[in-house]
Amino acid sequence: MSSGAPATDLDPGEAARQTLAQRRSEQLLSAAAQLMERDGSQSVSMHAVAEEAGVSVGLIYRYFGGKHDLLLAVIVNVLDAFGRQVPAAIQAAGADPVTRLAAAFRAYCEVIDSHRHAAVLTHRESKSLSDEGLETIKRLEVETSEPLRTVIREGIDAGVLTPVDVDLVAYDLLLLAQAWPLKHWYFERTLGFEDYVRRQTALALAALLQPHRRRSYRHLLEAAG
Amino acid sequence: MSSGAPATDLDPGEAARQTLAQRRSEQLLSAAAQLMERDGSQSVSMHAVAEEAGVSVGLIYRYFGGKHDLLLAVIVNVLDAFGRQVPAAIQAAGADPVTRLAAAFRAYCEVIDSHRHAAVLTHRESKSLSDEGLETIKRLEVETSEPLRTVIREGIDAGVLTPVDVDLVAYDLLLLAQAWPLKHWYFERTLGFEDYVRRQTALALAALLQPHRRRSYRHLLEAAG
DNA sequence: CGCTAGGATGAATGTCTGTTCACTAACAGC
DNA sequence: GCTGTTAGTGAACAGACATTCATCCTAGCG
Repeated sequence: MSSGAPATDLDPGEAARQTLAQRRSEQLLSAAAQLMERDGSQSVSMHAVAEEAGVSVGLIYRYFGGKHDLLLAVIVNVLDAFGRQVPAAIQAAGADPVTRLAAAFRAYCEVIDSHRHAAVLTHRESKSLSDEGLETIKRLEVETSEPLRTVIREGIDAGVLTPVDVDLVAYDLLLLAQAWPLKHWYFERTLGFEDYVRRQTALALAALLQPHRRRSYRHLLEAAG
Repeated sequence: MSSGAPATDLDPGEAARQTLAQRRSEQLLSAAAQLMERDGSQSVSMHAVAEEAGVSVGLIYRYFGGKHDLLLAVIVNVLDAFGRQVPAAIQAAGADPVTRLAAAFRAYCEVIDSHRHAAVLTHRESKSLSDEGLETIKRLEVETSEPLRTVIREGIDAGVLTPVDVDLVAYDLLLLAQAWPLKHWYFERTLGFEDYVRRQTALALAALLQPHRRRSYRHLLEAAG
């Protein structure tokens, strides 16, 4: 988010102030996120955030306009992580469309796992957000789901995947990724992150792969632990 | 929920009181649900519920212990609907395991569609519920997902479905059903209830059906509108 | 008609929470 | 050291909210 290289060097004072501001922002964002994860997003009060971050209430208002701004920033933070990590993972996966798809799904799951409070994403309540904030989130979510849609489209064009409804499949995959932190609602049995990703990938590919290409991806389809 | 036939006839006064209590409960529950659907579950205040129901605030406390009790009752109400409607739909679908599975999924979607409000609430409010309330919900949810698991198991035993992880597949299907009210976050394009159910069913069956049985269920697999 | 029990009311109460602001602390440049 | 600017504090305020309770109906009964 460093807003481009400045034409002239910043004087040290200005630089110091900027890094301080950034440190504070991150500190507050992280405190809010931690609180959301621990006690549920309901009970994130400004006092609680301040205490968690070890600062005073008033300070939050120096860095964020208010509670809405703070919550919006937390969400945008997560969505930014998608925008950075998912394309990188796809790139690193090579040229094969199916491998790229699997890598993309895994990347989504990983981001969500490292931001478990992303349960908020499912819980976007229009009431607690401003209209612009809502629009921002909506736009960012569509943006961050674009890589997934592209990869699926690639697979269909290459004749490896059956010609499914791209939007719907992308929607479903995102849903399964976001549902990883909720699993303990239905499973008593322990299901680790690795198993979860592998099995969901196998299920998804079973639905998407052209029948005559299934043999080539047997290693992805056989996920039974 | 009529608690069994009484050994002796109730005197009219007692009966009238009971129906009044029941009417009031339903009236308040319905008011709360309607409010949640209209303005989001955030803004369900006791005053708002009272106004919506056309009664005074104090009256709510005659029928429910407090706000938590009321919300819990709303959730339990929805879960009860699952417990009633899903098994009925499966029963009505006949003997074929795949048809039964499709009917079960559709029934889940239908219940969620007619109770859009509380679907999300369940997981969202989890931190603000009492421990017993949480346990109740958790138990009810596992219970209401049991028919789905049974149907999937039937299909596997009959050799029509591939031997997948039953719990995981049931989890995924429930998720897709619950995600129906959230769809407009990702789709600009309008996707009606019928199309949603048909396409999701087709995707799921593509993942689950044994390859050599796919021909028999072509009508369910071809869902392109 | 009067009496009573339980249904129903809604102003009052206390708590919680977002926000403000008068104030202090640290620190830069002179 | 003085001074002005910025970071930081936290008590105080205001609004919203769940909950209570003294009070008012009203239906049933003798």
